[in-house]
Amino acid sequence: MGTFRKTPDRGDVDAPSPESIDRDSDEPVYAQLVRIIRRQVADGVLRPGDQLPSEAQLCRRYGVSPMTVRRVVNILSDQGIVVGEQGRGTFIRPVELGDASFQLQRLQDLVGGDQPASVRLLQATIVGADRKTAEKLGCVPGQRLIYMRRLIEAEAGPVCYHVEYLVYDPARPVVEAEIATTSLQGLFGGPGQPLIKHGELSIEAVLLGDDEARLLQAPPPAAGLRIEHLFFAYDERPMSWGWFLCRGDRLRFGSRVGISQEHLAPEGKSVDEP
Amino acid sequence: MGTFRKTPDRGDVDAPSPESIDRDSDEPVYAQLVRIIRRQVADGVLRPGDQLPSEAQLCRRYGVSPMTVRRVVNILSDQGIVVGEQGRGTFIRPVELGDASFQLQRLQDLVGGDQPASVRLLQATIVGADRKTAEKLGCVPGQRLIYMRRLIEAEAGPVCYHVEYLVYDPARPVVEAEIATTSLQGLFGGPGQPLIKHGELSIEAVLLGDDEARLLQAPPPAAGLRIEHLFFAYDERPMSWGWFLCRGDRLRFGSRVGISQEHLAPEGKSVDEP
DNA sequence: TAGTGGTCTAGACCACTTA
DNA sequence: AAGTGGTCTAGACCACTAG
Repeated sequence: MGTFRKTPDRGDVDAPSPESIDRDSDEPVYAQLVRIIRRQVADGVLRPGDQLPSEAQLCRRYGVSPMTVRRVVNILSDQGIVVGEQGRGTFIRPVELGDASFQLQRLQDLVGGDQPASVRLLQATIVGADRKTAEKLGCVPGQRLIYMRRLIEAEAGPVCYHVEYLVYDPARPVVEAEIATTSLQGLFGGPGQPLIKHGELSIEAVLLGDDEARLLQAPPPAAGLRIEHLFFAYDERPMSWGWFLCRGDRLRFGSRVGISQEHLAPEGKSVDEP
Repeated sequence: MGTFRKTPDRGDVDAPSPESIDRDSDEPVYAQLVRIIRRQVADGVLRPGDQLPSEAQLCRRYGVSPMTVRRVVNILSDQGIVVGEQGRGTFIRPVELGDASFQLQRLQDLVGGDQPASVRLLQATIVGADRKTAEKLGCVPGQRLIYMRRLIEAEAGPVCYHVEYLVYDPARPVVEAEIATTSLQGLFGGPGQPLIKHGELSIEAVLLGDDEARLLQAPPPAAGLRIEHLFFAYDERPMSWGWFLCRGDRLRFGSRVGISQEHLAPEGKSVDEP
């Protein structure tokens, strides 16, 4: 590569006098330094392609130990703010569209407006597995399954329709609380199913069927978000298969890339790359 | 809380003799230890609620320094595998539905089958901003904008339809390459727009309009995934607004929660929580 | 050769929890 | 009081990149 601006000249930016570390603060030193550097990026003092001061320089500059600086750089790297290159330096990374990620966690927040969403159990019966379900769950057709249908309702009306097939195993009885779940918290985490080892999920856009549209009170044709989930037990056998159908017009996931001006609250974590 | 199993008794699991650190390996010590513990979780040797050996124990057990163990625990914490509690210990976290996250990055991978996807520029003209667009971009209606429409095609046919409005600023000329972008790489990152400071994105399910359905060769009514993006320049003013419309049946984002058995490749990073 | 990031050590002090 | 995680230090060695 060519030349780098270690100390970029930005006539259009009035660089604030460099913040320093407050040893009396409750905020850990490493977190302060992360915040300071993020702030410099947010203010445009540091821009994509610019080289971060070397670790030794940062040590002298802020009066902290090499390990602490290392930790800070790791965190910034994990956050996608900078990228380190052996023997060359650490550089500010440009913003990329692909950085965006949508957290399923947000579904709880989004659904819950002022009032927390309620979960209504529509059905919970024993059924025999049909062909497709048997395939998903890796069992024989006709296998006894627990079939559940739930409706998640917010203030504005129904938002999500949830269908789930649970493998019925007498040796591993399903606790009643697991079925009668009436809160999103119960569906999403908390002391949920302690027998789940891992799961695979996918998300896609679909047309709502007639029954589904009716339940969600959406006049057809209507689009919905379909979140499918397949959970595995500790013996690596599929244990639960199902999906959420969410009204497209009542559910939206958001994400940010880069650092916006306002976003200056004390932030997360850390970092390392093998 | 009650009692914890520091050394859980699992008659049903044959715990493999504990792996040890290979100092001659190219794999860093901390990465090895992360892998070892992840493996124990994957094998069910460590289960949700179990307490991880204390840091001092891990030091003795694997013959590494406290700082290295700390780094390992931080990484596991960042990955959501464990959660530390001051004064009590570090515990294996149960799998939660909300842990799932969908990376927009995957769009490139998903669209590209064997052949990389191609991007066809349908239109690139100067238009006057309508009311809604002006509102989004924070400019006056009638403001001159660059209006672009692109079609992203995979082997199987068209997948995404992209519409974008770019603020036209003579003082900040848009490079031709930016407009004529004919690759996903160009849209998603690489040496893309170096003038973007940050962006906001959202994803939702919508019904495709007639024109859109025709372009995507989907017989209406058809559902699609709509990914809207709004990018800001370094002066914090909106610079670009647009959205991707993707055929629901040709695009699906995937995610995993927990640790599956096969997933034993050397992994990511690290960690810290303020 | 000099500078850089990447890893690792062997301690230290603190706040917190539990008993 | 003992054990735990959380933070921080002041060095060290290495691999890599550059001039």
